[in-house]
Amino acid sequence: MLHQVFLDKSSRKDVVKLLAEHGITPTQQRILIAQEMLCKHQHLSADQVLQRVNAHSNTVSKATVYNTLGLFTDKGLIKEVIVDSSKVFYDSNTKPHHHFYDIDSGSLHDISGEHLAIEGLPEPPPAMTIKDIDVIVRVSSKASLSSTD
Amino acid sequence: MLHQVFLDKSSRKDVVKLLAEHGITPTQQRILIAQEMLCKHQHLSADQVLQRVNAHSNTVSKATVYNTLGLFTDKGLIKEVIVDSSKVFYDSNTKPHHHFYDIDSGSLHDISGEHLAIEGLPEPPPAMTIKDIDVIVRVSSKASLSSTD
DNA sequence: TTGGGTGCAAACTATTTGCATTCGA
DNA sequence: TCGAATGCAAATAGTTTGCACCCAA
Repeated sequence: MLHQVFLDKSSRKDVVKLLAEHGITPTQQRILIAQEMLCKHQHLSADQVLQRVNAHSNTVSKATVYNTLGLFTDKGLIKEVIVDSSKVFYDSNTKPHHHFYDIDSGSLHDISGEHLAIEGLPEPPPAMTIKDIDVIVRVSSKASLSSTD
Repeated sequence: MLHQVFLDKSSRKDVVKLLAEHGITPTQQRILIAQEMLCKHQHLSADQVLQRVNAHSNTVSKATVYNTLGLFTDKGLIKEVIVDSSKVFYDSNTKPHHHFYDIDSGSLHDISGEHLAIEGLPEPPPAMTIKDIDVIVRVSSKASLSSTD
C-alpha cells in the first residue's frame, strides 16, 4: 500500500524548482506553504494551512497564506474546492476529479475523474465555454433526515 | 410563450396555505419572502431577496431574511446552491437538477436533472449515505486560458 | 540595491446571535 | 394572552487590503 507522495517535504530544492517552473518567485513563506500543501493529495482550508505552516515556528502570516494560496491557484498548482458556504478548500490534486463531501465532518474525499462520466449534459448557454465541471456528492453517516437531532 | 409561474404573487392566500402545509407559521415577513422567492424558478442571494422584499416598503430586516431562507431550506421549500465562495444562492427549484454557473457574471442556469446521468460513481465511503449530488458546470464567455499542463 | 513579498492590523462582507419588542393563533 | 417571530445591532468568521519593512535576485 504505497501512498503517493508529490513532493518530499525535506527536499526544499524540488519545491523551489517547482515554484520557479510555475513562474512563482520562491520565497521563504511560499516554500513552506508549498511543502505543506503539495506533499500529498489533500484538501485544506486556508486556516488549516496557516496552522500547519506555523506549527513549528511562526513564520507565515494569515494574509500571506491567503495571498499565496490564491497565487498557487492562479498558477495551477492547486485548485479551489467550493462545497461549503463558510470556507474554501484548496486541493493539491489538480487532475480532473470530483468529491465526496461528508456534511457531518466537513471532510472531502476524491472521486477519480477517470471512472466518472456525465451523460446527457446539455449545450452550455450560447457563446459560453465550459471551464470546469464539479461533481459534489454530499454524504452523511446519519440516517435520512429527521427534523430533530 | 408561457413562463411557468409557481405562485401568483398577488395570491397571498396560496402562499399562506403553502407555508402552513410545510409547517411554517405564515407571518407577514415570511409571506413577503415566499412571494418573492417562490414566484418562479430563480436563484437569489440572501441580499437580493432582501433588496426585492424591501423594494416597496421596508418591512423585513436582514436577519429575518437569513433566518427565513434558512427555515425554508430546512423545510424543503427551497435549496441552497453553493457555487461561489462568497455567497450562497437560494434556488426555488427543488426538483433534482444541476447548474451552469457563469463565472463572469455570477449567474446560474438550471440543467434539468432528468436528462443528466452520472456513470461510474464509486461507492460512498463506508457507512455513508448519499444525500445529494450537485453538478456544477462552470462556464465563461472568455476564451480558454492557455493550459500550462 | 530594489522592487516584489510579507506582516500586521484594520477593513470588509456574508452570516449569526442576543435580547427587547411585536405579532399571530 | 403568550409564546413565537422580528428588528436591530453587535458579534463572528473568512477573506482582502493598505502600508511600512524586509529579503531574494
